[in-house]
Amino acid sequence: MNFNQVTIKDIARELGISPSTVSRALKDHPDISPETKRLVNELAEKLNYQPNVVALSLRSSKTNTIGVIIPEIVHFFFSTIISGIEDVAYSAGYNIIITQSNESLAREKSDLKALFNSRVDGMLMSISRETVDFEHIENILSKGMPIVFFDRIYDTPGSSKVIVDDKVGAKEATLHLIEQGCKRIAHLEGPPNLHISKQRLEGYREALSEAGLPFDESLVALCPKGTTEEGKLATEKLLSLKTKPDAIFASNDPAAMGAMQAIRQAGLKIPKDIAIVGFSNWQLSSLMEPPLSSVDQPGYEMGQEAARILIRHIELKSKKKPEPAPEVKLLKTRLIVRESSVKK
Amino acid sequence: MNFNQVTIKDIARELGISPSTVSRALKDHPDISPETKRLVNELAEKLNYQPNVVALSLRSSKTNTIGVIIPEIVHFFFSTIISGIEDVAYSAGYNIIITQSNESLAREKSDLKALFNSRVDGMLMSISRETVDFEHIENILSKGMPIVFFDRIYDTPGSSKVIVDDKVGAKEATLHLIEQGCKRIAHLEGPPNLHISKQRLEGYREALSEAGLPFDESLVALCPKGTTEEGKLATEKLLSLKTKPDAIFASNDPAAMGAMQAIRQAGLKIPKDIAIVGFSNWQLSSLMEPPLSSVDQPGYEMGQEAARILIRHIELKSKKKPEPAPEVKLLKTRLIVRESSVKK
DNA sequence: TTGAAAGCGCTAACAA
DNA sequence: TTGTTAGCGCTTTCAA
Repeated sequence: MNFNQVTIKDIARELGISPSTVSRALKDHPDISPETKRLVNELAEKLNYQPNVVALSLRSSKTNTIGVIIPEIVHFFFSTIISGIEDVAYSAGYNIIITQSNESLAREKSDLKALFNSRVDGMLMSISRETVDFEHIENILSKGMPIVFFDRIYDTPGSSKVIVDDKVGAKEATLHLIEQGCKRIAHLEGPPNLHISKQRLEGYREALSEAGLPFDESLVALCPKGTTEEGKLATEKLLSLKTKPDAIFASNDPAAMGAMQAIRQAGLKIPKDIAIVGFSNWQLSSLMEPPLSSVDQPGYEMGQEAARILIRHIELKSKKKPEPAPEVKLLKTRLIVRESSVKK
Repeated sequence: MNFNQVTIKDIARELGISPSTVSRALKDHPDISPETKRLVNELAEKLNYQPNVVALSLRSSKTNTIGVIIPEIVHFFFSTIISGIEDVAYSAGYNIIITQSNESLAREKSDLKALFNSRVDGMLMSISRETVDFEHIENILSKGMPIVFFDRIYDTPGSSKVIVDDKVGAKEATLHLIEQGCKRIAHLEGPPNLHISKQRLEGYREALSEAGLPFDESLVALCPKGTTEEGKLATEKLLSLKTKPDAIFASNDPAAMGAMQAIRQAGLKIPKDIAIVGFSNWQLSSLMEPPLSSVDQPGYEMGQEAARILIRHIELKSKKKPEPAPEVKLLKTRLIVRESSVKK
């Protein structure tokens, strides 16, 4: 769009000097006389000169733009990540272009291509649920595009990634319940095709084993879709066991919410009869009744960290430094203890 | 960043023709012979030629990019809006650059400037809470930048805007309660400095008056910050009135959540003793216990509509058509009826 | 200390 | 039907 912005030429013409001199004066080149610098800078100020970044990009082959591919924007965790990315990028002078794949592989492919064609300097990417082959990503990587993966990563040795340590988070949550005196801790397991579900189950097992408690198969209930309804049903089953559980560690907040409903309807009290801890959505868990103890995922940090790593790669690359080694960052979760798991 | 992409020159050299011929052949110019076109297109395909959009932007003074300024990304309503914007922009071949002001005027100003300098073709903007003077916006508008405001608008006659009809939404919610047989409907009023709070109160009054019910000052309780705690406290007061309300219309979901807590703690049943309707966050309200009836804000539609209007403006402008008349779009809310307000 | 010229990749008016 | 040239705005090498 043509907004009739002032150019270097305009300044040069007005001052009766050449564009190259203006260019040099503006960037404080040592060759230029102080007097000329003063004149140029004053006029630039007066005319409100702003360099044309498009021209700069063309010349330098650098757009100062980062492309982001995310499965879904409308999701607390992902929007938190975007916020983290935005903050770091902003401070470093980068724009971010956002695309959402809507969990579709086709859309992810076209986003990837569009961002590549927009000549972004690097990309941050979390893959869609449909993504099972990675040719489209390999293709872009092979052209030298720096990509940092986060959360839903493409697990290839050559690239950097930022993930959350779900196993340790789950372990801490379970240990917290054990510290409260719980002996029969049930686990509502999340969608089994997701890596994170396995990690959370694993953390739960490790905690039990570390505390010398038995692992009881009948206390693990699958919630394949992670919905409230499933959580409720699964909990109803658990409550009908001969020896009821005295605590529940839920793999996700909706399931935890369902569990709460079932517990309430059975006439039991939280946390007196059954303590409960959820996983992942700070916003929701604070609003539950009673407020839900929860393993908080560090979305903001994840966005920040991914952006930092990417920008580091970009800047090294543009300085033609040796290829930086891929970095893998494992972020800690934070256990937020609220009423639902504190036995008095 | 230099990804050694194939250029028109490369194709020209390989084929022993001139770059301009290649350029023309690629865009199916009538002057070029079918044979040349075939050769060019085949080679372009083979070499995977992709036009350099930065060069195109420089030449055409058009970046095919829309800038978005939003107060906060991590907010269900706003992220829904972004999603709507993204979908429309994507279909029309535009990228979106997102910035968040974090409710800070200083940040809003610098975002505005950065986007302008990035030569975006137009902007979509929702102003920050701190924004009370509009010089920075006027400044950009005066340069001819198309801006469409949404939700938190800058109410100037010359520009297009998309807003939600909060008054009608509130009225419908209140009428719904009246239809359920409620006679003493309380209102939890939101932050009084926000335009929307006034609109919602107004809709509530209109509904009462239309139904021939009296407006009772003592049934309106202010929740100045819109928190759960305030909602709880306000409701406790309402429940201590000599004649209790039989329904509550809450100006926002956290307040509604607080009201539910207070009602439950007083040993009353929802909706048997008191029915309740909230405003605005679909995601939260579906998870409440019982699921909360709610006036849903059309965030996705808002994003779509704003993007559509902006793109229309941009395309008219680039065709040097006469300045399009500003459009004002008033979006309808949707009343989602759930258990909390249905009296059997 | 400054200027002329070339070039980043592309398109379009003009020439042939 | 195709090629030459100029130019979008900027930087930088080379020359003065």
